[in-house]
Amino acid sequence: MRMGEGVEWAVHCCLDLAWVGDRAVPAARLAAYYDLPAAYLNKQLQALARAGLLTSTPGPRGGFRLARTPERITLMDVVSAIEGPDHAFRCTEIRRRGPGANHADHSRCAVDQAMGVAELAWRRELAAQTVADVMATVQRTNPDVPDRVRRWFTT
Amino acid sequence: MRMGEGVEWAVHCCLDLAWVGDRAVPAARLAAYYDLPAAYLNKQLQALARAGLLTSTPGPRGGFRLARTPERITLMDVVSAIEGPDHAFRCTEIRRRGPGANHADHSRCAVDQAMGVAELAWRRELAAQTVADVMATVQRTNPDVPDRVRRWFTT
DNA sequence: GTTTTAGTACTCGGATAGGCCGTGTCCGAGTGCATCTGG
DNA sequence: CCAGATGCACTCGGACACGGCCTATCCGAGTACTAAAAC
Repeated sequence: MRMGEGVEWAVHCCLDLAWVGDRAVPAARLAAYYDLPAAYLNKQLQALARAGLLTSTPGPRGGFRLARTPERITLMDVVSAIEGPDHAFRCTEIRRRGPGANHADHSRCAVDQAMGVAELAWRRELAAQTVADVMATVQRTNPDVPDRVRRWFTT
Repeated sequence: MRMGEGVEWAVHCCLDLAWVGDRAVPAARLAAYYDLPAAYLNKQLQALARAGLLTSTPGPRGGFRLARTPERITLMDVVSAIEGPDHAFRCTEIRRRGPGANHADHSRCAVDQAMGVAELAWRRELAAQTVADVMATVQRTNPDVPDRVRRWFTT
């Protein structure tokens, strides 16, 4: 049960893009800010763009920017865009295999159901928190961060 | 974000061991019931034994049995035993790297905090469901399963 | 001075290798049972 | 017939390969800007 680190990168980049505003920021610049491999970060941002969270513009003065306001981007959107839409627990229906299989039974696997309940709670909590919420948390503990970020990216 | 399939195997095996009762069941027999690789399933059951969920007895008439009653084994216990105690989202503190790093800031990463809230909800739901609960669900939809399992494993 | 045009530098985007963890397999240590042997 | 010893079959337990996905990288297509040149 391990989440790719691209999720962390993506959320931080969304925060920065929100603070910068409507100005496009290249992937290379975001990578430089966090000292990350530029090409790979670009890959993650592409995933966000495919999911409709970011808009990408090529050429000089191009880059990425938020496709919607931070209030309308949830952490669930980001996680789903990077990690894919699949559930963490994938029921392979082992109860249908081997001598104990009951092919007449078409009910849902109880184990899958129980795991699904837990995973649904996880997704619900992710969907309840928006990028704007995280921005507010950062600004509450570090009020100078937004301006620092904006200045660094706009120079 | 992908959970190892060993978790599914482990939960199903816990159900079967609970239905069988206090009789020890070898890993090979459990593997045969679901048509799974025996040695690998043994590995997973070893993990459950290390976590204190099962007791293992070697030699003839040996095997695995539940170390506690099904009411006192939660799905969180099983998942934690198989997948390990680590959190799915591991904050690597990229905000401390690169030119934007603020080394004077010792506050907690807001992204990690937000992800932690969601993951905590997931763990809470897993801890709220016991093996006995899943057993009850199965018996509700398929009342004949417990006896079928008991008979197959005790013959 | 204005317009056209060619060049150039910069950006994303997808196609291409490397490394680590989950998956699968194997053999050895230990235990309990059954059998055999001696009294 | 009974007690002890012996061999054996069975089980877990940890050590050893294989493959797929995450990580990382490179190069090409497309675009906007710049600058020069022609009118």
